[in-house]
Amino acid sequence: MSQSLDLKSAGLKSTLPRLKVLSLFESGNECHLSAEDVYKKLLAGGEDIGLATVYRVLTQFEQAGLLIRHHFQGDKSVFELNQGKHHDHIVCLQCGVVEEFYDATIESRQKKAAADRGFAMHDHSLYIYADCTKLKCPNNPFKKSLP
Amino acid sequence: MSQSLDLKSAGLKSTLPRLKVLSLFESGNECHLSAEDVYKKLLAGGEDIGLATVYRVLTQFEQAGLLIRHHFQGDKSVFELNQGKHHDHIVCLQCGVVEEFYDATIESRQKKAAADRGFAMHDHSLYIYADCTKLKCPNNPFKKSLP
DNA sequence: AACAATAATGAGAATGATTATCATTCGCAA
DNA sequence: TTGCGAATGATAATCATTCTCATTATTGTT
Ligand SMILES: [Mn+2]
Ligand SMILES: [Mn+2]
Ligand SMILES: [Zn+2]
Ligand SMILES: [Zn+2]
Repeated sequence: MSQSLDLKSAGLKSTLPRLKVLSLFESGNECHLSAEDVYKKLLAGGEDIGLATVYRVLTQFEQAGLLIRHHFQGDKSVFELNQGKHHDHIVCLQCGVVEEFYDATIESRQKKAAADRGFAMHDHSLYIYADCTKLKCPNNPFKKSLP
Repeated sequence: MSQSLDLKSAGLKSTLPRLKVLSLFESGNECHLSAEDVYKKLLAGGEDIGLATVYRVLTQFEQAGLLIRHHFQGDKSVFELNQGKHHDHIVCLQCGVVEEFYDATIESRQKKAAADRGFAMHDHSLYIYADCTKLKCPNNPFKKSLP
């Protein structure tokens, strides 16, 4: 019952819907999911849950620091498990595959850019939109759900 | 009639609504405007235009390369005149003031991050969310329209 | 284990941004 | 000027997300 503890230490009651959503993110290697993705995946897995609850839980998990919200190009938010290691994202415009990367130089220069101009950086978002040149397209499980 | 030519060379007919929107971006130093901002500013200036037309024209201008669309944190798109010089943005979370910056090292490391992983970068977005530490808040004209 | 206080859920309505419809109007070339 | 295809704008529709509120579940306490 480790997830139950995860929720409690986040100040959230351990409820069935919350456990289902958390399990989905923890079990899967499909890391970047929209609310609709989560809802459909749970239904497809035989779990019952309401869409409004999915939206609520995702927002609560984000506020609790369990999930990170992203705004990739397009209208809907996507979420990933917060594993404590900050990274940025490369998104293939053809197939939607997402690859993560971290560049210490970029990170430090961002902070400096803000500081030099009298801003205290709270957060930042860096998304690289690219073409994976077909290296990864064929076997990307998200291919179908692209705009 | 230089704007008329701007439109023609972009493959767009020179119409009154398009000229009004283009003028607003070219004349103003308030660079980052949402569709609603554009609509209200034109109405406030005595110009008549439909909201649907504003949305259409903004998208057309974006596709023609006249404007650049941004997705700052929040739901609505904001647009700025494309003046040919790429830059990234720092957005104050308190007052909404936007400051532009350019860091050649960040730019080149982004391209390298993509290339190293087999991606051809098409585009990227980098937004720094910060606190302007009250240096700029008081006189930011956008202060009122924050979430 | 059953209870009560309280928070969580979920079906559906409401919202806000954006897009689609379609009858009317306009720009432009002949 | 005339005509035709493109553009406009009032309105309806759409899409993601949030809100409402009656019902249900969780948890600490008998
Ligand atoms: Mn980063
Ligand atoms: Mn940049
Ligand atoms: Zn791809
Ligand atoms: Zn400020």
